[in-house]
Amino acid sequence: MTTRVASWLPLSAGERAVALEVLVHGPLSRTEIARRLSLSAGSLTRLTKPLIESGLLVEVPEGAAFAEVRQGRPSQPLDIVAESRSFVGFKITEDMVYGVVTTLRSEIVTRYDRPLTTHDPGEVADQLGEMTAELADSHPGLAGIGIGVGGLVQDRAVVGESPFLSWRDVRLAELVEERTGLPVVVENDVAALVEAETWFGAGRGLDRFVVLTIGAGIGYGLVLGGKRVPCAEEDRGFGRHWIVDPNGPLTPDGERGSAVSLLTIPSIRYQIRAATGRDLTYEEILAGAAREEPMPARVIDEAARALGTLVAQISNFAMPQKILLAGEGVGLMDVAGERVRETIRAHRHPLADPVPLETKVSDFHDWARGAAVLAIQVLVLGSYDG
Amino acid sequence: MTTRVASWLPLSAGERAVALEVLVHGPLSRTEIARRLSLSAGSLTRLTKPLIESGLLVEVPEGAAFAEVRQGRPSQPLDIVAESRSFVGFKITEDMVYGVVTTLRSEIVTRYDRPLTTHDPGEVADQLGEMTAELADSHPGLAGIGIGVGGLVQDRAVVGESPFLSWRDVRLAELVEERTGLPVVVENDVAALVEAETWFGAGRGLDRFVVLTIGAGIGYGLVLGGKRVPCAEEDRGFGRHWIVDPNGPLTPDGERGSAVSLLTIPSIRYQIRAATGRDLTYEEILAGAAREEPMPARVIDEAARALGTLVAQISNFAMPQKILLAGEGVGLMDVAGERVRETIRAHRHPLADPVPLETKVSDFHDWARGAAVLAIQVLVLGSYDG
DNA sequence: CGGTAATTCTTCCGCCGCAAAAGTAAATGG
DNA sequence: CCATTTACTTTTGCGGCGGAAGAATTACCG
Repeated sequence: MTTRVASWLPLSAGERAVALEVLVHGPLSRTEIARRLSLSAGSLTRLTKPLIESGLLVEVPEGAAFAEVRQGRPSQPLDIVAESRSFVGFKITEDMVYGVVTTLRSEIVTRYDRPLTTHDPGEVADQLGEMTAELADSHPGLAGIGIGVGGLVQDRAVVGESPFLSWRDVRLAELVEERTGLPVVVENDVAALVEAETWFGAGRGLDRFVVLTIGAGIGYGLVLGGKRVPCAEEDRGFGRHWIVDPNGPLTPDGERGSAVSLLTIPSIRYQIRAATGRDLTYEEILAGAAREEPMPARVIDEAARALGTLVAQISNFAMPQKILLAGEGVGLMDVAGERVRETIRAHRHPLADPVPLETKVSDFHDWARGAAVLAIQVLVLGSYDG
Repeated sequence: MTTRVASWLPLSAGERAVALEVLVHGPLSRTEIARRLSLSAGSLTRLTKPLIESGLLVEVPEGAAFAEVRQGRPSQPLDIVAESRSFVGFKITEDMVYGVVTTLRSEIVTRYDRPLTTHDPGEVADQLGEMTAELADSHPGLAGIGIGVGGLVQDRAVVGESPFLSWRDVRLAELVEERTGLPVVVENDVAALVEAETWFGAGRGLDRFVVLTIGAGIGYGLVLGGKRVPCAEEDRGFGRHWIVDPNGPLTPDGERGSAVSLLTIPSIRYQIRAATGRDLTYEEILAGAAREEPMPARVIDEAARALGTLVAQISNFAMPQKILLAGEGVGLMDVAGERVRETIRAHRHPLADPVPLETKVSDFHDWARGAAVLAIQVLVLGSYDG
């Protein structure tokens, strides 16, 4: 089982830069890479040769999109052999383990979920080991495992504190490495999603980028210079103290009028339940708001205003080039997107350039995919923070 | 007069890095510089030799602070000859020009102010030229001029729009260069102050840093990776749309309850005047609040809450390592600092690490000094954004 | 259909700049 | 007086880069 795969570490710095550029930005010709990395054409021949020989890159037949009508020798796009390596990503929730296998490009190849019946660290690691073994049968080239957990994670290896698993200082990476023989990275789930979007998603190539997730809780990730800014309160409850409206609703979770009170799915359901006595799902509430039923419409409208205010504040103070709204709670945007945008405008300078806002409803496999990206990063960079 | 001074441009990249490190971080031994720049000891000998020969660096007699009792050959600190070049900084207000001469380290050597009796661009440039000529008499080694103006500045040369001077598209840098023969940089005054603090002040060596100024208006500067993030609404009125309290006071300037309404000196004076009919100075209002007179106390308390809220939001979303409060309106912190800090705590996660908050009352010469730093940057980096 | 221009990629050479190693210098301590 | 420690200098060798020249492949044009 100990098929420890060679990482990209033997590559020189220049080679890694080339490989990374191609990995993240798709098929590129040598000239294009030279331009992006500010290298000479000659250097590119030198750098790509060993990469092609080692099988990491291939010359792809000039795709139709590339074949613009222009004279001169046609360019020869290079691409990563995305299938040459596979990665496993797990997202652990209270009662389920969601697993995916991805390519080097983080495209999901396979999904595989299993209920979690125990919270004992050893038994959870056993289950992850079993799931990995089964996935390894059909995907021989497994190169690493990434695990996303809600809660505080230290050194990409130790779960410092996870309320819903009741864990403290569990050396999860070690436990799973012992059982699989593969390199394992553990990270907070929001951090993993942010990294994935930075490398392969909405934040690709951006210098300043923000991810805001809405779901059971609020998540926030700030990426500067292509790197995620770590922060102390990370997933011990973001947004509980982001007071958006001091007169806002009082909910079991979060301070009065906080982002958590106004926006998270449990809080919105709580507000409806408290007001009407009926226990509706989030989707039902959104549908009700769309039909302009009074209570759902009011709660959703308030949530939309809160979201708009938050986005505006983030834009004003962090000045990102793009904001990604993700999570299970962004269905809000479909129903009340106009109200959100209107609130943003009210809180922004009229001359300020509008911040591109992207919405992406994520399911649990997206979170698992985020975890897989961490494993990709470790392989590619040699270590997580490069 | 055309004593155009050689810039650092002939220096190699490595030499510039060394010079910059010494310039910004004070006397450093070769070993220390090697450590900071991740270079070998050998490289440092090579790089420093021409810098010392050209007179830019000197070996300083080992200061007392350096002479820790430790064995081995004593280190030989290197320092910039700060006096080898002088720089002029101007801050233009509606009715005054504030001027300073600084060293390479941006220490103010001389102050020289003159009333501004005209807003005609040519005559203003004449006056700046005259002031420069007079300063040049006593400071022979002038290497550049920086000018700070409230309003929109383009390409560090053209005042695109300045309401209080009634200027549009004035090529100020060109006008002053013609009259002085010195390289001239024009920038928005807040941007200049931010750069100065980033290089030589509170933000020295930090990766993420925020400057918030309170005065006649609100200013905001975000520094990431040592570089200021430019933004579109820059000084066409920051903070007018940062709604802190939707039920806040209505003032002539800024949206209801905006940072401008709650915090700027004119708005605070307006609130007191509107409520009591008395036209008090900002200092008198602060003194009144300190003596717990009802109206000043209420207005200042509200301002302190607003400031605390803003600082907390900035900390939450931009995650700076330090926030500098500057401008003429930060006297607020002396009177109501505790209320500000209390509000920050209320809007921050209890586990979040507290953001170092620094307060610096700036007078107009500090703004002029900021402008001089721009001239230093141009000389040192060859261009402004290096 | 052949010549020319344009464009990409390759080959080769020279050089810059770095690290490593070895040598020198200046202090402390026994 | 000599070993030890630390700082700096000199020398050497090499990796990696840019630049020039050339090969390959296409479009354009008469």
